[in-house]
This record gives sequence, structure tokens and C-alpha cells, in this order.
Amino acid sequence: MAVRPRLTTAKVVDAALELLDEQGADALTLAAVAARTGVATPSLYKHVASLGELRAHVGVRVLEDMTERFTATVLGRSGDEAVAALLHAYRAYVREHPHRYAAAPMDPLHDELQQAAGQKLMEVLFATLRGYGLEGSAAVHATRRLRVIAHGFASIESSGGFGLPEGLDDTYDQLVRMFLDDLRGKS
Amino acid sequence: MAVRPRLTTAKVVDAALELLDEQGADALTLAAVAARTGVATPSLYKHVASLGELRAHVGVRVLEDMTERFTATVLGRSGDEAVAALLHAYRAYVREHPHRYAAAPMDPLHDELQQAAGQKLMEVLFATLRGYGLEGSAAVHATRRLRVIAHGFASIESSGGFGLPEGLDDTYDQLVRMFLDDLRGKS
DNA sequence: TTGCCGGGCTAATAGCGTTAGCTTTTGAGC
DNA sequence: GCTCAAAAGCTAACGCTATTAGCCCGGCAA
Repeated sequence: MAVRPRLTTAKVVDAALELLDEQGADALTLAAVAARTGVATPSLYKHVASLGELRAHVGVRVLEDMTERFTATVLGRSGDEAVAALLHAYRAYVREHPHRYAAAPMDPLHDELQQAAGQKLMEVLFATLRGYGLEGSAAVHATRRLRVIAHGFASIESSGGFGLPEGLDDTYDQLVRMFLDDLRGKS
Repeated sequence: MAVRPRLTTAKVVDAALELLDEQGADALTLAAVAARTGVATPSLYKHVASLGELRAHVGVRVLEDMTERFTATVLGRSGDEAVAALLHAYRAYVREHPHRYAAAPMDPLHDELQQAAGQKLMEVLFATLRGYGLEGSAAVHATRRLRVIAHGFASIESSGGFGLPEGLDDTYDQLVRMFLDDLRGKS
């Protein structure tokens, strides 16, 4: 019979991501990944140290995915236009892949495996705020405010926390404008 | 021998909250709750329908707890002072009880059991914005922006997502000021 | 006193992550 | 092309989880 191609860590993570997208975080189980990759559950341990490590790998993929999207969005833009585009791209990503976003680590810098991917994503956010003349800690604070708005809104929206979805676009536009006004207002 | 007092749903939830505070969400297991209440695991089902329902009850408690704290904070204040106090109380609560906050439902209005508690908490936020002359949907948007800032910052901070904790107070102050400026800026 | 029923119990099941140990397959060196 | 070691699969098993079924005791009502 046809020999199936050997399994790799990357393929395991692929399967995990599919499962995550389709059925949510609770469905991301080693048994399910094994079934999808056509292998017995314990065999996965040849490619992944534990469920926790698999989750960490998934987190890295999500961070990379976001970095790619946001980089493409911001490229060729600057100033208010870039910031607004970034914020809208952030929200759009979470709407398209809610489970994926929920699986993204909030503190990637504290994990050996995720540190590099986290750093790159942060750099995109940081770079988008270039051109506002922010120096030193002011740039750090501004990046944090950006994250607070993007993550705050997206996480509440994606969990249905806003009650009725009515007027959510307006709410987000107001947040974007608030942030831009704030950026311009303080040196 | 001394008859131990009978178990009630409230006591089960009490034990669950203790466990949550002390050891985090993953430690909130029926076995652990049973051990703490001095009962066999299946006996819990006489007071709680499932682990999911227990979690929902815990969520209600957290919402009520927050409502109480925030109400006390806002009472006797108004305008910018009230809003700033509320935002700082929000952050303080999450810092004091990170696991508890993480167990709070983000969409309480969509759950029969949690709806009332969620409504009350929202009313406190809503009422705090009284006096800014916001009418109709403008008040809704403003409340949403408030939530985005409070939840966004608190959830990132409590999961260590800001990297170094340096200057976090300043970042938060800037967010508070940004929100207040925004409130005053638009009618 | 009788009987009911609420709230405890034990036993059992299915599913999970994980480990141990065996077998098969693969690929590199002679 | 053969050999042999390492990589990668497998089955069996363990302990933990939530959950269900069924029994039993003790208090309260008729």
C-alpha cells in the first residue's frame, strides 16, 4: 500500500490550527490531532513534548500570522492612515479567526519558544507609530495604548461581550479617532 | 459524632472561589472542590448540575463582587473624578484578584444565570458616565469605550503581557486622560 | 409509626494526557 | 546492496478528569 509521508512537527501544528479554527480551543486535544494526522495519540510525542508545547507552537504560528497581515497592511502607509489601517486590520483578523486569536499568547516575551515571534509583532506596532516624534518611553506608552485599544475591543467583541452588535463599527471608529487625537495632542 | 452542617450550593461556590483565588482556573476542579467541602465528588451534583454550571455561578459571584466595589468607589463622586476613580478601581480589582477576574464571563448578558449580575455591573459603568450629556447611542458608545480601556489594560497587565512592568502606572494614567479628553471633546 | 425523599455514598464508564516498552521503518556507511 | 542504528510508529497501561447509576441512611410529614 501507499506509504504515507512521515509526520513532522510542522504538520502536527498545521492539524492543530485547523482543529482550532474549526472547533475552538476545547477541541484542540492530542487525540483529535492524532486522528486528523492519521496516527495514534502517543506517536505525537515524537514530534511534540506535550500538549502545552503544542499550544505554544500554535501560539507562535498565530503571532507570525498576525505579523504578516499587519505588515502587509501598514506597508506603504504612514501617520494616521497607517495607524487607522493597523487598528482595523487587527479587528478584522480577530473577527476572521476568533479562536486563533484567543490562542495567541498575551505574554510571548516570557516564553522561550514564542519570544522571537512576539518581538517581531511588537516591532510592527512600534514602527507604525514612527513619525509622531515619540521619544523613549513616550513611544512605549503609545504602543501600549494602541495594544490596549486593539486587544480590548477585539477580545470583547469576539466573545460577544458587547451585547447587541449594533453600531460596533461606530464604536470602533470612535476609539480609533480617540487614539489618533491623543497621539497628536501630546508631543 | 458531631453532624457536619449540610452542604449548600452557596458553600460549593464559596469553596470554588477560594480554590480559584489560591491556585488559578486550572485548579478549579470538581475533585478539588469536593475535597475542600469534605464530600465525595459525585455528591456535588446534588448542588450543582455540572462543572460548567459551577463556573457560571462563580462568574456571577465575581460580577457581583466587582459591582459592589465599583459602586462604593463611584458613590459620592461625579464627572471626571468619578470616571477616573472607576477606572483605577477596575485595575486595582484585577490586580488583587487576577484569577477571579479571568473567571468573569465576558458576555454575561447571553447567559440566563449571569444576566442579572451582568446588567447591574453595566449599569454602574453607565451611570458613572451620567453628567456628560450623552444621549442615546452616544452613551452606549462611551460605555463601550470605557470597557475597552479598562478590560484591555487590565487583561494585558494581569497576564504579564506588557513585558517589563516599568511605567505601567504612567501608561494607565495616559489612558484615563485620553478617555476623559475624549469624553469632553465630543458632545 | 410509616413512608418519602433529599443528600450523602460507592462503583463504574468514557475520555483525557502521559509514560514505558516493543516493533517497524528509514536512511547512512561500509 | 547489506548492515545496523536511530527515528518513528505502535499497544498497553496509569492516573486523573467529569459524569451517571444505583444504593442507603436520616429527618420530616402524615
